[in-house]
Parts: sequence; C-alpha cells; structure tokens
Amino acid sequence: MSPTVERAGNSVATKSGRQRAILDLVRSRTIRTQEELVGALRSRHLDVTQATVSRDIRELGLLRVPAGSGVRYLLPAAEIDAEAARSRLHNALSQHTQGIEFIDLLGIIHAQPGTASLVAVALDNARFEELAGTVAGDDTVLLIARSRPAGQRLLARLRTILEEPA
Amino acid sequence: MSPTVERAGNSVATKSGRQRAILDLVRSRTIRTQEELVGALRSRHLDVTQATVSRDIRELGLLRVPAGSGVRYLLPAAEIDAEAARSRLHNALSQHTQGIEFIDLLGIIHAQPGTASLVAVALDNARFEELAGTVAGDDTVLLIARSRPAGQRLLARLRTILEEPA
DNA sequence: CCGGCGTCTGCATAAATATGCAAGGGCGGC
DNA sequence: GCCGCCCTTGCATATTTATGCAGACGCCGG
Repeated sequence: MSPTVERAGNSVATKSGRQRAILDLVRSRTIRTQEELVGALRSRHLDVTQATVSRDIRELGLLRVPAGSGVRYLLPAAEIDAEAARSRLHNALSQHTQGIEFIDLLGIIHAQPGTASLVAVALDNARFEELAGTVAGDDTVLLIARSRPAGQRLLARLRTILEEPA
Repeated sequence: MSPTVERAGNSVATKSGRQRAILDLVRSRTIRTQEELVGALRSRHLDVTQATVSRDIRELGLLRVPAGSGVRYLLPAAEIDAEAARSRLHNALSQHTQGIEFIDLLGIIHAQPGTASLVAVALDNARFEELAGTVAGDDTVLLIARSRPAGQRLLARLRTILEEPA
C-alpha cells in the first residue's frame, strides 16, 4: 500500500485521514471489533487490514470496554473526561447559576447560596486553558482569566455551554 | 469450584471477594494481561484461571487501554468518579462534622456553622442509592433514606468512610 | 432424601488482537 | 539517476482474550 496515494487534503487515504475516520466512526456508532472497523472503513473506501487498525487504535489510545454481552471501543479517556466534565458543568451552571459577567480579567458568577463551590469545582474540572483559577465563596464564584481576550472567549464558551441542550 | 467455600466475610475466596481483590490490584499496580492478574491473585491465595478473570473483568467493567508499548487495565470511569467523590466526602465529613445519627428514615449530621451545605454537596455527589436526598441548613444536614434498613446501611457506610484512613 | 434449577468454574478451544518481518514507496544527498 | 534511510503497510503468526460445554455445588420444593 502506498502511504500517500491521494491528497484530497482532508480525509482520505493518508494515515492521519484514516485515523480521523476511525475516531469519527467510533464516536458515531458502536464498534465491537477491529474487523468491524475494517469493514466500516472499507465502505468509506479506506482499504486496510486488521493489523493496521490495531496499530491505529494503539496510537489513538482508544479504550476497549465491556458493553453488554461483549466489548466495544470508545474514545480515549481524555476525550471522555473532557466531555463528561463539560456536561457536568452544564448541569452545574444551569441548575445553580443566575448570571455570569466578565469585567476585564475577572469573571463573576452568581450562584445559589451554598452552591458556589460546586460550580467552581465543575469549572476547575473542565480545564479551560483561558481560566487561571477560581475562588468560591458561598454564593459567588470569582474567575480569573489569563488575559482580557481570554476572558471574553471564556464568557462566550460558558454561555454556549449554558445554552447547549446536551 | 464451590462458590461459597468460605465465609470469612470480607475478603476471600468468594466471587465478590475475588473481584474486590481484582479492583484492588488494578488500582494499585500495573496489570498488563489477564495472566498477570491470575498470577497476582495466586500470590493472594486466590486460585483462578484466566477464563474466570476474563469473566470478572467483564462484570467489573474494567477498561483496557493502550499504555506505552502495550496495554493495561484500568478502573472504569464510574468507579474512579465514585472513588474521588468518596474521598471528598471523607474530607468533608472528617473536617466539618461532629456527629451522625439516624432515626428511622431520617439522618442528622451536625456540622460546623456554615459548612452544612458543603457536606450536603459531598453527600449528593457520592450518590448513595440508599439516600433519597439531603437538606442543608447552616450547621445541620438532614438526610432522607429510602427505607429504614437503607438508613441503617447508610449510617454504617458513613461511619466507615469517616474512619477510613484513605 | 431426591430431583430440578441456577450459579460458578475449569478446560479446551474459538475468536480477537498484537507484532516480527519484509516489501514498497517517498525523499534527500550525492 | 542511484543509493540509503525512514515510514507505512500487509502477511503470517504469536499472544491474548472470550466462550461453549460440562462438572461441582448449593438451594429449594416435594
């Protein structure tokens, strides 16, 4: 097999294109075995063997987890964690929060009495790189952004997360 | 093999004892293959075969993840979370709490002034199935158990957590 | 006391995954 | 253009994991 037969640029017969396809497949449907993955890749015109898929899976760090009677592959822990943290943050924000504003580097979140530290923990876990840290009082969380624009980005991201249906 | 050869109660040759040992091993050292796990169990005087370990791993939902050149087993995310929550609860209880008692379905935790909601949050996060919910005042947390026996179990579990070194 | 049924386990083996090896191709230096 | 080096892959196979089946045991219900 030639490593670089095509160059359609973003999604085909290169190694990284294939790996992107694998991530996509694993994310969107249930993949139980490497052979199954090989089949799915074939139907995307990516012809590979199980051996290659095995190597890809290692490089991508995919998890193999027991699911029902059998096993399935999942996205790497880092992705799962980020996603889980995101969703917990959504819950925390939507349940306990009354407002968010940013003034320069500093963000203020008004939360319900006693829930500030809960919200702060959720924020910490989400690991935004724009966010240097949080301080929780009883009903207020103070956020310290890494820069003024970072603060604006963070505000936008939080608003998005808050509105997301997920 | 007999399923209930012993009844020393807390850690031996029953299925659940073995599974606890497996969790313990996976937590504390790097387990790369099921055979390796079999060996480790042997040295704890738990004689099993790879087949049994395979079934245990499925039941426990252990993750198999690529690690360096090779693979290793890890605890499922749920457990990791539960464990983290447990440990936070331990901290919360031991730092802010002065006493726990149960009367029928209702539990009362006396906490230091202003810390009740903190403790309550930690309890909520620990997701005990015996626990229907909590109400936090300023220095008192009220717990509502799902049943009388659930209340007793919960009390026992909380006391254990409180005393645990971990 | 005697089936009957369900659970748990080992054994043997099937199924799935990982890997040593060698081949093919790209790329840079000469 | 030729050579050497590196990267990627398939093939064949080793290694690892899952499972069909049968035996052993406990727990009823009669």
